[in-house]
Amino acid sequence: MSTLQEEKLENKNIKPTAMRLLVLQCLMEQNRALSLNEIEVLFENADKSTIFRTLKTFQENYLVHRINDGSGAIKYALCDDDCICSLKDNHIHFLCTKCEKTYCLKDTPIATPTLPNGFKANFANYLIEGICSTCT
Amino acid sequence: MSTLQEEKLENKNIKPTAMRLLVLQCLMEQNRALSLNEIEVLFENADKSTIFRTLKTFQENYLVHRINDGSGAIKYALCDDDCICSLKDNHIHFLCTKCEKTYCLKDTPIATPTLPNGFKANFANYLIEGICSTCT
DNA sequence: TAAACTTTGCAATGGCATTGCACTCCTTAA
DNA sequence: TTAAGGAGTGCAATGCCATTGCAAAGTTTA
Repeated sequence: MSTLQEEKLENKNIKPTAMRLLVLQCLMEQNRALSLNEIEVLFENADKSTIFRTLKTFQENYLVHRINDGSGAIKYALCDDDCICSLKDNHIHFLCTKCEKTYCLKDTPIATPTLPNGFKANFANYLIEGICSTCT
Repeated sequence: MSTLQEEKLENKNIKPTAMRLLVLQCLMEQNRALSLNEIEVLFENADKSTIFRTLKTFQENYLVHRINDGSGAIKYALCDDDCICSLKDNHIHFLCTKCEKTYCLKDTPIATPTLPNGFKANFANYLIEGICSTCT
């Protein structure tokens, strides 16, 4: 009998350690993008570098993606199950300037524009800043 | 008789000092977004904090905008003459992962998507990574 | 010309990401 | 069952970049 978290890790070929299960659970519960710092304070007694390496492992196995929201700290958010972090998996992120929380807007796909001649896109990062629905 | 650089500074109500004229000229010549470091190495003998404050002054007066291209360093690019850095002035930026240069695609406007209910956009940062026309 | 203000340069400081190293834990093979 | 090897973790740096305090130099103004 395995938990949902264990399944998710095994699906991405990540060995489920205690730390990894906790970090994954944390990301699942929060349902938004979290910085290393935000995760660290949620577990009083875990080491930052361990969490960092946990997230790195997650990222390398397409379990989370990194988001640069201009806040100074990189944020991490869960990928969809079938995500391989390719251009078509990219989606808009929303940073609320009031509560400072960052959300994945997975249902709001990025319209990829026509680029000037000779430019080829491999990755897109579309960030919108504003006020989120709970802060309105 | 004033130079083009002096005019630009005066139009934005920035007092034209020697340093400011040089930094502005540098940005005009390069025609792309430059980091503090990139600017610093172009002037062997200028202090980084002075350039930093120069760029800060430029930004506060809508002469340049800051771009977070995920490279770790903030980049600065010239605004259009009538820019007030509002949502409608935002445009796509392109980071070439080969030459590491960042360009403003001013002719490629950002399509602002419909956001979920209750979300309000104030600012957009749309970054595309890929290969630029000179690196193809 | 002196006072007030602005700009500049130097030398910190601080935040965050990242890494080296040693210790612990877990797995595996004899 | 135990020893060896590898993976994961914690602690303590390190490094990079943005930012600021302070004093000197330059500029403006009364």
